[in-house]
Amino acid sequence: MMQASATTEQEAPSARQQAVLDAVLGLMVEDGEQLTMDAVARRASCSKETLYKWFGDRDGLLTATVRWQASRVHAGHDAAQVLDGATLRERLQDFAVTWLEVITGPTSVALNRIAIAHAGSHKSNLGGIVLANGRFAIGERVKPVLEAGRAAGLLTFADSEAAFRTFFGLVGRDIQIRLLLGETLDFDGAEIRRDAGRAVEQFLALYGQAKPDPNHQD
Amino acid sequence: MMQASATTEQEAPSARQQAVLDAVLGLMVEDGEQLTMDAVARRASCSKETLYKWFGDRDGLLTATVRWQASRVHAGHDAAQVLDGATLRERLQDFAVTWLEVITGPTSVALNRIAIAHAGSHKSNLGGIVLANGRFAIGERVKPVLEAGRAAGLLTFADSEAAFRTFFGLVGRDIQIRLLLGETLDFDGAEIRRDAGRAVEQFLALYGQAKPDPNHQD
DNA sequence: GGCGTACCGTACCGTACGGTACGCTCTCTA
DNA sequence: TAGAGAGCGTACCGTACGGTACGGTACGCC
Repeated sequence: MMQASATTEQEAPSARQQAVLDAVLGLMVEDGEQLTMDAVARRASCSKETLYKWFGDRDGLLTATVRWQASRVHAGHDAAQVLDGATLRERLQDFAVTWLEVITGPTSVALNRIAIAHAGSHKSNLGGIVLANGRFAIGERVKPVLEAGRAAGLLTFADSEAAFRTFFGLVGRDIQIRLLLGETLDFDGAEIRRDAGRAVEQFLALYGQAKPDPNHQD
Repeated sequence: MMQASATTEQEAPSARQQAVLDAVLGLMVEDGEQLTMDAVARRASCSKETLYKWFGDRDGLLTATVRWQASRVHAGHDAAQVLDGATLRERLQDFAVTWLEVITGPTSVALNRIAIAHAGSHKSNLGGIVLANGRFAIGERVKPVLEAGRAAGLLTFADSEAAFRTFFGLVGRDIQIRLLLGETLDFDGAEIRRDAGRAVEQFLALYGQAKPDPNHQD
């Protein structure tokens, strides 16, 4: 039988399966509604039976889709150990820009909507997957940079998790929730860069050594 | 005929109607799923026919429920014109605590989930209502305080909207998205107060004048 | 060629749920 | 005390959708 290969196992989906998952993403983004098995089969030019053979059930298909999208996001990585102030600022700026680009993208909005709706009360938490590959993944990438900044005497904080969460808040502010709730704010690259720059400066003002900043308990 | 009274009109729902809407909220919170018209009727001990007569259709019922919940949140208001540093800090702390209590509450989580799912692609945007009564309502309440703080020489900023958004980000950070995606973080009052205090101090560090109150650590 | 496998397309089934119809009871008013 | 109306409970209808079955086609292998 050997079904549900892309769900139970972590094996990468085949090229054909990837095409199916891309069809799902396409439907999520542009349609938003009628994300139905029939619609997926039609869009991907495959039979529903194949869908069920490959992904088990609708939930499995959704889960595989979320994983598939997540697997693309992990790109660009880190190798700088020695940090000076300019490099630190630049690294943080990069993270902020990347993050803003992700959360303002239509795919992220659609996927988060699905996952949140799902989280209401269901099996197989898509929410956990989205969280693991979004918020937590970027946290794990930012925190080493923060710690390197601390090691270089550029930043001061006790808890890198807490510092990261502040960074996260300064970058994202109300943007994600507004988008999820249906507001149409459109950002061009320039605005994102400006926003990211503001967040980085604010973060450095709070945690940087340059300023006297005795008040953050956590 | 004269149906859909609680939907098309802004009239407050009758006591019986309020009970129905509370039943909807109850279902949303504890069940999360099977928010079906039958379930509502059963829970509220009313007939489906009455539901349709009062609220038009399922969407109308949801809209009325969101409005009903929103109508309760607006409480406590503002009258202090003359601000000193301690009062400003206290007001901001109050806002932060209130906001954190709201967004961590199960009702808010459930309601936002519904609204976000709805925002995917639908008529009658619940998202807009939630946004108007959540994020924007608190913005309209905080901004005058910020402006009073600026008038009193306690804060420096050009754009009160931008300042508020930073405050919003510092308070909420990643909490709302994590809750919406199904993570179970539980906050007690103490933790919320501590969190709110941290956010306020950070905000004042960013926007406060160089010499704030000497006695800030309460 | 014959056979198995993989897959497409489509018809089909069962059920959940939005929405409607109808009978019954209770209350209010004349 | 009779009639009207509001509203409860329940049976019912139509449809959308998750999931299954099955025939048909292409392709590899013996």
